[in-house]
Amino acid sequence: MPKLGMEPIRRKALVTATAAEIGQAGNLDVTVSQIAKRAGMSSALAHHYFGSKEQIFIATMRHTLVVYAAEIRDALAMADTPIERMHAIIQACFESTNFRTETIATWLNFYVLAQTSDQAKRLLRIYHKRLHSNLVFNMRPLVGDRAPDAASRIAAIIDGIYLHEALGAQLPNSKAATAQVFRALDLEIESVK
Amino acid sequence: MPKLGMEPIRRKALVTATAAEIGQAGNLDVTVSQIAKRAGMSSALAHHYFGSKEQIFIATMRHTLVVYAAEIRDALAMADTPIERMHAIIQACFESTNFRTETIATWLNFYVLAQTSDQAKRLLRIYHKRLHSNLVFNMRPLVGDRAPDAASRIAAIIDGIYLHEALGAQLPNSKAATAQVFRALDLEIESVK
Amino acid sequence: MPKLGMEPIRRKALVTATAAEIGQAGNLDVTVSQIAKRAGMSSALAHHYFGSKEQIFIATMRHTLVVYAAEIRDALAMADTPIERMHAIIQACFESTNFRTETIATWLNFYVLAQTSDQAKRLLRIYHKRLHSNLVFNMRPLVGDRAPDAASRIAAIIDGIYLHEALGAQLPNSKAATAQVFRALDLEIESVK
Amino acid sequence: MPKLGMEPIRRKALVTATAAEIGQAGNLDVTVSQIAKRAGMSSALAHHYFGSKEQIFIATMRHTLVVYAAEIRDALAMADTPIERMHAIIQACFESTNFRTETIATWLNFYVLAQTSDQAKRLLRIYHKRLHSNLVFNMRPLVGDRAPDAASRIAAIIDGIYLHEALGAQLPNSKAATAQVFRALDLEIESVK
DNA sequence: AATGAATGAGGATTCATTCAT
DNA sequence: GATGAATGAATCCTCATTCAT
Repeated sequence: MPKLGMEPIRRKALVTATAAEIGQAGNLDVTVSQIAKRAGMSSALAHHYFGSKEQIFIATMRHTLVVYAAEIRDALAMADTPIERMHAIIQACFESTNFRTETIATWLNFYVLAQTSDQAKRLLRIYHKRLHSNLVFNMRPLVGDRAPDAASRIAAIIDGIYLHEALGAQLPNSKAATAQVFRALDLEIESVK
Repeated sequence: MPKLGMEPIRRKALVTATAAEIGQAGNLDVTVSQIAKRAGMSSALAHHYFGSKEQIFIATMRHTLVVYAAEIRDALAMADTPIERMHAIIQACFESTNFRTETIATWLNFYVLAQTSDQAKRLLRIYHKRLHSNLVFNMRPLVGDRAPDAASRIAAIIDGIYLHEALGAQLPNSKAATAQVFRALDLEIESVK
Repeated sequence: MPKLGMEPIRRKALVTATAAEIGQAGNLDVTVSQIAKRAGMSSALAHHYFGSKEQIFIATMRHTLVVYAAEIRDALAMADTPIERMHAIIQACFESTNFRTETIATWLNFYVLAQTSDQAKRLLRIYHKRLHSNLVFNMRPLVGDRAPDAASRIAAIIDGIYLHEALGAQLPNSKAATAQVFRALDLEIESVK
Repeated sequence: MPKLGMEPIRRKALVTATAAEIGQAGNLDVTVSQIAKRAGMSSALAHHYFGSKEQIFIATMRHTLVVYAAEIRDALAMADTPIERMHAIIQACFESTNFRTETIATWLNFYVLAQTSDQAKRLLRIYHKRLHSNLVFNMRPLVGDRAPDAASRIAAIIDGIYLHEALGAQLPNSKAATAQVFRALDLEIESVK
């Protein structure tokens, strides 16, 4: 029962399925067949739409990053002051949607993918740069010229906590994670007073 | 001409070769043959000594972690005060030996391995716990009861910087990395004054 | 905007595209999609018109053979004596249209197709028979009863030169090829004097 | 039951099996699995020894050509005069070993392979050159300076007859084929008297 | 008339692993 | 101790072909 205009639907289904499979497997050793099956289609169709497994991965990454960026944007829209905006960004990072074992595994594997795929590397760098810009912009009113360095430290803490959760000693704890970064932010601000 | 007592030599050669291959490849998709070849033996022999590919990986991880721990121990031995010891740990983390693109890639992939291998996960957790203990122990004189939380933040920054280097925007910069963590440490200490 | 009476146009486009693709590829490993694309339509339509890939090939062969036959017929029409007609046939075989690397590759692959397809084999045999008849008919006045054997030799030389050109040591040289067969023909004629 | 020194045995088995499969199929659409099965091993082993399907084909070609060259050499060794040597070469070409439907199909497909594989093309050209040299060398005493051209014609007839047999109108007839080329040779010789 | 959608089947290639020597 | 031999299983990808629209 083929229908017209299926392409975007199929692509989205594949991208979602890929994220889920990677999250579940914990690595990139997921087969196109597994992905296609979860997305409800044949692996041939998956290849038809993406050309190769790597492109499926890249598209999945791009989608994840776009969703991520949107969440941060939304969070920022509801904040008025620099400090509120900083809090908004940090909270968005540990939003329950993202901060789940599966999502963390997916992110981790994007970094692995970036080791071999230039496209993946570029995507991840863009994301990093954008986050950093955001942090710098909002920290400048708070810490002045120290903003760039301070922003890097905040970004590093966020990533470090993510990485730590990848080990899953206990279930990801959004509240605790957020609190830690808030505290680091406080330290940065206090120090310039 | 097989010799007696080759086992430890072979094992070490394989472990070293594995780290090198993973570092070079950027992921765990390295074949036993590649590893064995680099280690100067047949893949059959590699299996003979380790039983399976996963065990080769695990042994490589263990070795890397042991070396790492030794470096920190050595660094600590030459430091006398808490602050010096903190600095020593941090510097050890970004020692030029470890802080190279290839080593970083290897570490990254240990995290991936930990997603599927319980042994790997256990090893990585032990390392984390030990680092954390070390940090807490040495920070207590500096920040009192805030030591546990502060130690987590410092550990997170260290990992976050590592992860960031995995993207390799520019060559890993030990000095800059060290400076960033030192600064974070300063902030923690200042805040209790 | 589908139109009426498109069938012959589409079929011809496909047949032409097929010959071109085979010529370019040098073998029969051309996909229906490639052919259809070159012919400016979807592969589904190609199947609609021909039913199967093999039939597309067969039709291409038939077309090539028909064109070939027409060229010989035209050449013969302008010749008056047996010897002129022989020359006309031979020249037609090495006409620049046919005697190009791509065309030669196409012919070569027709022989391959004939190994598995009875229809292809039949077509090729008909072509052979017709050429042989033509040669015999025109050689009889020249060599008498030796015409059948002599015709076979001439036909063999023609095919052999074609085959040799398939190796493409140098660009096909119509003039040289023609001269060689003319010479063989001379020998046949001389020998009965 | 693996044994040592199997490589040459396996390689030869594969080469033989490949020729047989191509001969039987009539084209190059034979799978590595088919070949390996006929050669009594797994397809993985075939890849282990040859690296790729193309290399299996190339090796098969090389082997066929070597055998061919040996047959001609042997035939020449027993001939004393130029005319005897020419006859020996021609007869060797249509020796019952070579002049079978399957072998002819194999040859035909070597030409197809040469359209895409430079290695194959090189092999075939060497064979052609060598045959031509042989013919020229032995024809010079018979036809003088006309030897090069005459040799080309003889070579073309041989190839042409081969190609004609590929159509298999009737079973390959060594005697008739030989007779035809002998006759062509006679004509060349007569013409210089 | 025409095509996008869809897939089953197949094929080259890779690889961890085992085993006889 | 050491390795060449060997393979089963898996995976990516391709493609002819069909079908609903």
